[in-house]
Amino acid sequence: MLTKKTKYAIKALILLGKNVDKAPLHISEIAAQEKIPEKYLGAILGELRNGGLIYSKKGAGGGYLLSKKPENISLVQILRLTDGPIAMVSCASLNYYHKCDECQDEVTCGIKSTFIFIRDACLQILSQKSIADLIAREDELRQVELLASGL
Amino acid sequence: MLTKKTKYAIKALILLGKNVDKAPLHISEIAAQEKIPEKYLGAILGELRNGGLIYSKKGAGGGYLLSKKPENISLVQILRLTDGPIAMVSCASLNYYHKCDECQDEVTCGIKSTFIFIRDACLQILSQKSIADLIAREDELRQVELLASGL
DNA sequence: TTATAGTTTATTAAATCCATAGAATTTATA
DNA sequence: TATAAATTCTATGGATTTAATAAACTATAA
Repeated sequence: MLTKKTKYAIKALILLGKNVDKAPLHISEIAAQEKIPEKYLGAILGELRNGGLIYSKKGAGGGYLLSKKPENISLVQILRLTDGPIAMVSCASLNYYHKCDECQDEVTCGIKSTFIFIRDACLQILSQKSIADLIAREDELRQVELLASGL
Repeated sequence: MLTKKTKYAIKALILLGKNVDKAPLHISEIAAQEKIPEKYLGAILGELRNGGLIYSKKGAGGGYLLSKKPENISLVQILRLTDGPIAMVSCASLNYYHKCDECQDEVTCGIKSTFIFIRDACLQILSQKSIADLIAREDELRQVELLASGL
């Protein structure tokens, strides 16, 4: 399961994605709109900034902006920053690898090998979906709802 | 990431899968072989038994046996028992569904919709892989190692 | 009927997650 | 250049979950 932190991160990024080419969004606007505790959101946005996904501008009129196009921010990138590894076991992780304590022989471990396969499949799915896709999907669903109510 | 509990469960099931058609495996044998704390393993095997994956026999000469064929025990079944939901957000879960606290409109939520898609993809992968596959993979890797060392 | 082996319940220890507070720093602009 | 607006950093505390242990209890094969 995703942590709340990651959910908050995704929601904030979606809001920022809808705000492209406008003035920076202030942290309090994001917090209010998405009902995220403001201070906590500050910490999360800090991590996203360190990870290069967003850009922050200090001072009066400052706030946050995406530092890439919404279509170039994939779920993998977000999850890796705020949620950690994609793999289900550490020995199968690309970015957070470490050997399992109890492991007797990594080379012949069927579990490791199988979970590397699973990891690759997950990576494929998660790298396909971007912030732009999430925004587009929301728009689609709203259209559907409108059409349905208009019958 | 999988919990240790789930890793232990998978390892125990693999051992039991190699033991089909033999006398029941005693808990202490499983614990020793896989380096799992015996008491903790007892609790885990209890859950697997309640979930219908294994069968336990009391009394002298008792122990644990698989209650299905290794090829009919998939990773999904195991994960659901010891790790909980497969979905990454609760609102996208089939077996552990509950609405997100902060959700304002589930019907038009792009996150929910996208994570249902991701859940289905994960389910597909996890239901393909069985205990029998894990055992077979281990055998394969051992063969490869043997061949390599024989050069 | 007794030793064997699993089951249940409670408790503790450690780790992780969620959130807040307050001081420090940076920057626009008056 | 002073100052108010805004982000950033550090540290801390509570809540929840995970991991593990202990002890008492129950069922059963020999």
